[in-house]
Amino acid sequence: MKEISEEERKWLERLAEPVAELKHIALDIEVYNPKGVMPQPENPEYPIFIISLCGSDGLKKVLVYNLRGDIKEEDIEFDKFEVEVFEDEISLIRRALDIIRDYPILITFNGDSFDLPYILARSKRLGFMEVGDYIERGKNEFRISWGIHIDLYKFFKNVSIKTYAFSGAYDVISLGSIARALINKDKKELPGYFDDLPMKDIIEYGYNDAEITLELTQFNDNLVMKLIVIISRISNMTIDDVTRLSVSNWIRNRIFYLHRIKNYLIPRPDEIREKKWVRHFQPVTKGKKYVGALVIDPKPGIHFNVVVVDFASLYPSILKEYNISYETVNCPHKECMSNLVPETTTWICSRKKGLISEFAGIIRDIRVNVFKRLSKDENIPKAQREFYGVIQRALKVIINALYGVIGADTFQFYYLPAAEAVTLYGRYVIKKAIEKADEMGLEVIYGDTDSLFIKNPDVEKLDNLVTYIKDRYRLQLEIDKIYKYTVLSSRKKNYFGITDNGIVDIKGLMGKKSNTPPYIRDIFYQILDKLRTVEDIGQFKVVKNDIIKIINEAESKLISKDIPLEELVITVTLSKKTDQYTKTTPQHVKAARMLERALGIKLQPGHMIRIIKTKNSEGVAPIELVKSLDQVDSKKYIELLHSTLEQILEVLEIKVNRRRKIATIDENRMSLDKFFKF
DNA sequence: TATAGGCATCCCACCCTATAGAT
DNA sequence: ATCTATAGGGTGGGATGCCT
Repeated sequence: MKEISEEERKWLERLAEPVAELKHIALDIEVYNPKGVMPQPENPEYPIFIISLCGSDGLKKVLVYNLRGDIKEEDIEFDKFEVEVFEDEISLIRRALDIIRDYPILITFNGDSFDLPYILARSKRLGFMEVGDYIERGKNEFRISWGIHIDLYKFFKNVSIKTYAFSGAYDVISLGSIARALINKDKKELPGYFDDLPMKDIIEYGYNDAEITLELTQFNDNLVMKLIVIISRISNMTIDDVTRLSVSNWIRNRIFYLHRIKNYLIPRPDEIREKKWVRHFQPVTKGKKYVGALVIDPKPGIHFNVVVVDFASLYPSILKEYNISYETVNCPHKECMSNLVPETTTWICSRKKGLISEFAGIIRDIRVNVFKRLSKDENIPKAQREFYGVIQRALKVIINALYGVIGADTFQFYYLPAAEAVTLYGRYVIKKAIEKADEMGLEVIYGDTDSLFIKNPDVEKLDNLVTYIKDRYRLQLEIDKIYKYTVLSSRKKNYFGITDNGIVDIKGLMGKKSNTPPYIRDIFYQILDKLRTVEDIGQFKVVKNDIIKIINEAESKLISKDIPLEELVITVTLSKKTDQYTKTTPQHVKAARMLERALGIKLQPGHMIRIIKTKNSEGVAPIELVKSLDQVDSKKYIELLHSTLEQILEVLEIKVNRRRKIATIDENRMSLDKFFKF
């Protein structure tokens, strides 16, 4: 391993310091609201009647205010937890606050927007003013006076945490969905409103929420708590802030710190903006700020024995190797002005190492060379290994975001020429790699950003290419995977392949997308399953017939509507409130508005709308309002089936004739001959 | 109080033109 | 012969979900 500096070593040791077991308690409240009315902290007119508490030390308690006066002995007998009953609301709240005061960390799910503000506001309304000694209103959060309040909702909502720490395992940010994804537990749902339910059920429900909330911090040997502490060490931020702010804030804070230890002045954003500010190329996508990655036109066809090589951490490596940082790109030194980024007038400092560049290098090195290695070292006890794994993941979150934040105009050290320099170097090296491959007689059939698909390569030539790139550009090419065969169409970011170990790898195809109806997705996977077995070109002929049979049956079923409604549902995310769609009204928004009218509710952003294509004037309806299969528009589903399958079948020379019109389905039952040309 | 850009797809919203029917 | 309503084609771009 390369020598590391004293500074790096100190940081490394600090990161690896064991995380203390932090005593914490989860809290969840229930407010006795009438049917259909959401309790609002701004107007706390309804009483708090249940406070559930679950502590890391084993405390399990539900405090209940007997507001209906109907609690009987058997209502409060539970094996799992203890119940305390109170005859007035203030006593209930006071008791809860006294208990949680013994814990330095309070855990909630939505505590910033509901539980804590409601307790605060309700107590004040009741005249229990001492509550102010416990709960304090912050700018965008609610704090506890004696310790730390973590709102897990905000933490799990963080995009970096969601995508990089948990690989996007959950999509909806709710206690139920996250619990199912991460701890494989189902949140209990109440079968009705509080008014109609026995107290015993409500109490159990309340406890369940607090228990799940606590477990979200404890699974995998306190993974979440450790992750929070590690990110706090990387970013030099308090736990309160780490759990509420995004990755750009974590990085910003770390970079502040790097300035301080080097005695550098921290520039204001407008000072960076006064530097030379040139954009050299139009972005490919309209509305973007600068040009991004290069995607190679795929060579359509079936390709056997394809080796995929990619640049290891391309953008972080470029940041490090090419000294890119907000202050080194277009630096003030005259002598650096000849050190140009290819095809631009942007120059890069050759006198001083850039802060961000150095940061990228340190993180990349200690992640790969230290923590990743330690996390796989069999000689280290398992628990310790897993801890190193957590550190490695936290570093990955940071390194993955580093290039992105430089190109984000909300970031304190945003500098467009620096971001553009990264992507331009990326485009440059991948082009050079392809040129070299061509020269060596290696056939590149596709590539995206940092990868090259090389058909049937000679091993020695491949080695030479890797060496060439390493020597010439200081970047590491490595083999990512090998496809027994891969099927490319003319579409970029759309292909599938069967790896050498028999895994079907699907990228970007419609059949895989979450907004494809389950029925069509299933047909799609059935076809891919047939293709999985293919070893050579001759076997395609055999499976082709099976595939045609599958499609034929699927069409028949769609026409005769012999499919459960659930299988035809198209799930789409509502990303804004329904009245905020002003330019167009997409189908799912039409359906969402219908649902809002029918149920008298307001749907919130993030809600998954489940639509069915129907024969009404709108052409769509939410599944909740579709009474019978007769309303289903079979024609639309057949069109959808065809366009989904076309992506894989056109290359296999099974042509789906999409333009064909189907006037009336009954009389015009399509035969295969009409649909496929061989 | 959003880390980046590139790409495929569906379909809405709008413009234009061909056509049938009205004047 | 000219005008008008309407259907259908063409197109640009909004929205979503994906890839790296």
